[in-house]
Amino acid sequence: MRSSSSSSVSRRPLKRSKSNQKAPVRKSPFTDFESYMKDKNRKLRSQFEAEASSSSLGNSESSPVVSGRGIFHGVSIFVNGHTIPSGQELKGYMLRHGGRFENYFSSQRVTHIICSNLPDSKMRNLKAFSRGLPVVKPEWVVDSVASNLLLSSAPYQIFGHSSETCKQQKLSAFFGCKSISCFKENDASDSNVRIDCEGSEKSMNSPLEPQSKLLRNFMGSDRVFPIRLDEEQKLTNSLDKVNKYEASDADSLKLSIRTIAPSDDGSFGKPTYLKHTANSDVHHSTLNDPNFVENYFKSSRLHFIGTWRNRYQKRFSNMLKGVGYGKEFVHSSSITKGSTIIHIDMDCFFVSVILRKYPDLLNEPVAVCHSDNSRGTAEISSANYPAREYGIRAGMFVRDAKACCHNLVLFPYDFEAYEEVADQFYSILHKHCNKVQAVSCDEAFLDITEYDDINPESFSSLIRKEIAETTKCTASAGIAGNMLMARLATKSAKPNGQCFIPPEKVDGFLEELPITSLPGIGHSIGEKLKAKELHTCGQLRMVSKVALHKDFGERVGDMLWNYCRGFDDRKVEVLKEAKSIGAEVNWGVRFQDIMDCEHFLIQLSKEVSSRLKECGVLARTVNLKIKRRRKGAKEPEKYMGCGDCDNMSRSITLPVPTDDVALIQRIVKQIFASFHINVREVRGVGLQMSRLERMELNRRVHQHNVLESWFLLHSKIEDEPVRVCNATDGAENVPRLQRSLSPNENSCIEKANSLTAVRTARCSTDESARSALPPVSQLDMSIIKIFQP
DNA sequence: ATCCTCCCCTAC
DNA sequence: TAAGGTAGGGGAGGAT
Ligand SMILES: Nc1ccn([C@H]2C[C@H](O)[C@@H](COP(=O)(O)OP(=O)(O)OP(=O)(O)O)O2)c(=O)n1
Ligand SMILES: [Mg+2]
Ligand SMILES: [Mg+2]
Repeated sequence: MRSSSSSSVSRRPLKRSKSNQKAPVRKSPFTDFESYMKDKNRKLRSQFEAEASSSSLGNSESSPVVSGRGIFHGVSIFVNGHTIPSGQELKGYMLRHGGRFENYFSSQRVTHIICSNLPDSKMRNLKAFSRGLPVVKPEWVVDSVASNLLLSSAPYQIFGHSSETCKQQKLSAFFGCKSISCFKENDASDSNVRIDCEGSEKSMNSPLEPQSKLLRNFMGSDRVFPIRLDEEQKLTNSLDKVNKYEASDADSLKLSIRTIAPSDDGSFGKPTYLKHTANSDVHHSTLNDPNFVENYFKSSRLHFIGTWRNRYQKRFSNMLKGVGYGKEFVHSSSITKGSTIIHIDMDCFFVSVILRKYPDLLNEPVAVCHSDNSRGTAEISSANYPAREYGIRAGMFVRDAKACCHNLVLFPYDFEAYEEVADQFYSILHKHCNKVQAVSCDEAFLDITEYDDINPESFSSLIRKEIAETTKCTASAGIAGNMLMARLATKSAKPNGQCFIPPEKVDGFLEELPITSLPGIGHSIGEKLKAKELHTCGQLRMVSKVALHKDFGERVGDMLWNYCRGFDDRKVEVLKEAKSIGAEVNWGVRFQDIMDCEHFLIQLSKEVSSRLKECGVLARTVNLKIKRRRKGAKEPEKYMGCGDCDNMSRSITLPVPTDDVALIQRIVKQIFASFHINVREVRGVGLQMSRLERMELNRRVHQHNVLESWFLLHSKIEDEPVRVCNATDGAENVPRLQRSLSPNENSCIEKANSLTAVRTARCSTDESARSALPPVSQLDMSIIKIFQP
């Protein structure tokens, strides 16, 4: 029985040593994902390149007879963004006619960049990264194929080697083209665009030019070799500010939403460039924005989804007032035939919301992210199903996503719209069902066990229909006997479908299902199972519960054992009150001096304090977490990211709960000081409050009194207790005096009752960091200072 | 046993 | 440019 505890004892140090040897401190999950993706992209590229080179070999190198060569011999194109015809078609043309097609932009290999017209802002961006290569309209390829001749690219050139005049002329040519083609604004349907563009192509050539200048520039050769910029120019170009997508007109959507894929030669990711970034970091780091926390959160998708539940709780509080879903009463039907649970989830939520405005793109690969630039370290938030066929997933870097699919269409966020749709979504759910458990802004469980007379599938269908009509976004649903199976059913039904798994189908459904598809099984547990040659739920069923307990602990072991059999006894429940409230920022955090840092800590304290107040709760425990650049870690690959860090955290438990900014600030400042770290190394800061207590009406007065008592006490430390706890309505809720360190270590502030500030500290896994912590006695004395105004 | 803290893990 | 947040579950191990 206690074998589990003995095994865990032996595993603990093992875990440490493992993380110590492979990387001194555990890596952030996204760090793993980065390298995973990098590897994947490398493979992808070599595969594509093999394909391209074998084709061109067959057509050219192996048959040196000129006539035998394809017309595109020596030409290697890179397609930037969406084109008509598509990148795939262009690739086909190139390969069939002796040319090459590059999946990645490289000025070494590419001779021509193919793209449709871009708005001026994107044009500048593209120009900066084209390395002087000619940027040519796709019609050049098409027309060359049609005439079976490599036409001069000059008339098709948007720019390249270029002078401003060239670019301007081309741009005006483009606008002329658009007015000629006269398709209705916002109409981005492929057929229309294709027809219009092709039809207008001939007329385009003439307005195109006073061709003399172009011809002078480009007539010499169709094969335009890259012009190498010197390092300084590169730097300048890369620092070029580029307008965001939002700035562009809606009617130039298809053109504006794409920009060039990043170079794969790494020249822009090099620390050389990043090092003298005194002014590159400046704009979006804590260095120059005194209101960084607030601004950052305004734009953070993870902040949006992380804080959504609070907003939901507020907005739907009347629906959630009930003390829960009366689990005391077990409905008769759940006894006879078990529960019926529906899980419902919006399809590629963020993408669906934006595509309401652009229905023509529904079948194209689309993703949502912050604007897209050469570095490509913005993250994909959501990808639609066509995009997923290319392997694109939420959380990927944009550049990796584009490496999977260079025709990927990117849209910016629209948080207000998500909020609106989520409201509509939940209004509908609550209207149809009185047992709704919110999972996230786009996902919920319904318990319809007691709706005996309703067919679950019709019911689900009805709700989905109403959601689709109201929100213009589709949702998928899963129906089953418990939450687990309902959720798995949803996954299998996506997109825009529903799936019912009756009890007798459960075993079959799970037999071949990868264990990692089970909710709650992520990367870490998945890897452990993989190491044991366990991949499917069917295989997992062969493992005894005892063994699972031994390896994963009691609860996780049970979960594995139950889930792989399709067992799940969780109940659909209302959202309960939060147990902790916090805020953290691990992006853009760069401090020059302690003033920067303290200013930031104050901002964060304000944020947390106001969240506590908003929730009407007070907290007793303050925990500060710092990410510190790991020794030897380079500037992170992700722009303004935290990179490879050691975590340090330290918590203090107050004698009384608080939401007071000034108090929180003082505590935070003290804790931070106790870390004794160089503020320039700080890459992330988190502040979370726990041991929450509901704020009652006279609570604040009470709190004040307690603090005053505390101050009094403080002057005569070992004195007899002031029974403050007795005075509190929640005295019995005050947990027992906690001391996580040896008694004498914090005795200096110890009281006879619970009025004790307790401090605990930890620096995860890193030995040197741990030793950097000050002696406990020192910190404890500092706690006293906290209470001195 | 039970509770507590300090994490890690997971999901959106 | 870019915005790597938030909160709950739960394991380990110590205190009571
Ligand atoms: N790593 C992630 C995961 C999700 N989200 C956001 C974007 C998603 O649209 C939304 C909902 O998450 P889902 O897991 O439900 O994903 P989608 O709705 O996008 O796709 P699916 O059709 O699989 O539900 O949360 C995000 O920003 N980053
Ligand atoms: Mg979804
Ligand atoms: Mg979801």
